[in-house]
Formats: sequence, C-alpha cells, structure tokens
Amino acid sequence: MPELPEVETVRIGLAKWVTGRTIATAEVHHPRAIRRHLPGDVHFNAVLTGRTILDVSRRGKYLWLPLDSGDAIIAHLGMSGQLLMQPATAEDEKHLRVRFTFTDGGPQLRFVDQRTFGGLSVSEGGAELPGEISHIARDPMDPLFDDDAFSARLRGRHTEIKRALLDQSLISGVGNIYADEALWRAKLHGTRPTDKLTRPAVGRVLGHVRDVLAEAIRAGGTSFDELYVNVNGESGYFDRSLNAYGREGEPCHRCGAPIRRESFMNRSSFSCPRCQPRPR
DNA sequence: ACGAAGACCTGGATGC
DNA sequence: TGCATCCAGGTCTTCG
Repeated sequence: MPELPEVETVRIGLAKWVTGRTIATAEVHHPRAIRRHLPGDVHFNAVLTGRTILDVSRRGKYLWLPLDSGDAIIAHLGMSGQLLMQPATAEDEKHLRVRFTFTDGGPQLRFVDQRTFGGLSVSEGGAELPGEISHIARDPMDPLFDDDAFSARLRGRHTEIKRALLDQSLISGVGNIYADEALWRAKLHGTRPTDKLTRPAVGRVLGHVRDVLAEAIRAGGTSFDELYVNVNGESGYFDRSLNAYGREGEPCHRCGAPIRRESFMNRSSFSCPRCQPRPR
C-alpha cells in the first residue's frame, strides 16, 4: 500500500520523467478517477492541454504537479494507484484510468488504478500548495515539521496513539504498515492513550517513525531508471525488513513471542504481545 | 471542536 | 467447479 516512502519513490521517478514537458492531451478513461475534479473530464483535458509541468511536489501521501498556468495537478494513489511512464506503443493496462500525452511525443504518463480509491484533479491556482490538501499536516521528513507543536497537539488529544499516527491532519505520510512498525520499535501498544504519553515518549515514537520511513525510502528507491516511475505501489524491498506488519504468529525479532493480530478500524494491527503490552 | 463509524472499490484467497 | 464471503485500507463524509 502506498504510504510516504512509496509515494516519495514515485515523486522522484516522476520528477525525472515529466518535469519541463508540455501536456498535449489528458484523456480520462474512467470518470471515478477524476471524481474530485468537479468540472468533469472535458474541462480536465481543456485546462491541462498546452500546460507545462514545472515540478513534482509531495505532502504526506499526496502529490501535486505545479504547472506554468499557476494551477496544479493533484494525485493520490489511494490503495492501488500507479503512475507509470509508458511508450505510446505500449498496450493499455487493464485498469488504465487517465492517460497524458506530451507535445514532444515521448513517453506517456498513465494513471492505472485497480480499486479506484485514488484519483487526479486540477487545483486552480494551487501550484504553491493546493487548497484541497492544505489540511494535510507536514510529514515528519519535512524540514519544517515542528516536533514540539506535534507533541503538544498529540498529548492534547484524547485518542489512541495509533489512531493519532494515522491522522493525516496531525502527522502525514504514515499508514497502517509504518504505524505498526514504528510502534513495534517504540515498544508501545497502539491503543496507548495519547494524553498519557510523556513528551520524551512522543519524541521516541517520532524518532522511530522517521527511522522506519527513511529506511523504507532507501529500500524503495531502487531501479526506477527504466520507463517506470515505481514498480507496483508496494513497499519495494522493505517488506523483508518488517518486524510486525503481516507477521501474525511469527516470532518477534526482539523477544521471540508470536506476533499478535488485532482488529482495528476494520483492518488489522500487528504487535508483539510481550514487548507491546496492552494498556490497562 | 473532536472522535468514531460508515462508505467507497476490486480481485485474490478462502470456505462450502 | 462454482458460487458466496472475506479481506486489504486511505480518505472523505456523516453522525454524535
């Protein structure tokens, strides 16, 4: 599932392939892919035709592509979205949703998304930071992320630590996988109340979040010099390094106890029953 | 204002 | 074999 490291890998690859190129057409193959673009597919194509892409930026799991018009293309991969560079001759993918062609006739940019949780839209005047994603907090790799403010906001909330880590308005980029990994490293159970955490404890969690994201970026940042922005929207090579996520019943890499799985928000949480005891 | 739950999706895995 | 059900989970919307 694309979380910050996967999206950052896509951003780097995309920047290399589309920066400075001018869009010739923006074909929408599935309306749901641009459901956030309220004016619809005809407008989507019209407003993008002839525009030059200046850069590829990211906040949390969102990407945006500033254009020479001052507008920006917003992209979210959802659960299964991919942004692929493909030669014009390549056959359409089964789940091709949007295709961009360029005036230079070079490789196309294709948005492919099986489950259509992801999508694209155009933000008017959003080149600096689209208003549509201004509610998304800075991510912990952002130099302007404010550790003290985060700690204060977190400890001021009456919620559980894992819920807080997944709250993109508090800290962005973290999803279910990296939340579980950071909590395993911090030896904290996900249901620990945030208002009972000390400031140093929050600092430790944040440090582990940063470590796990940085390691995953390194693991995912391989081999995208082909006509490919990112392999498959999954964790790259990082799945080999997981300590908790998806390891139900397997021995904890720290203490050997079998990793437990618990139901959480219609999904799963993985943790070590010995290293991460449930709060009472 | 905040927190929690429901809705949105498809295809692979599993159960009968 | 075929059909039904479960499961993956990020984000927006709705409700309390």
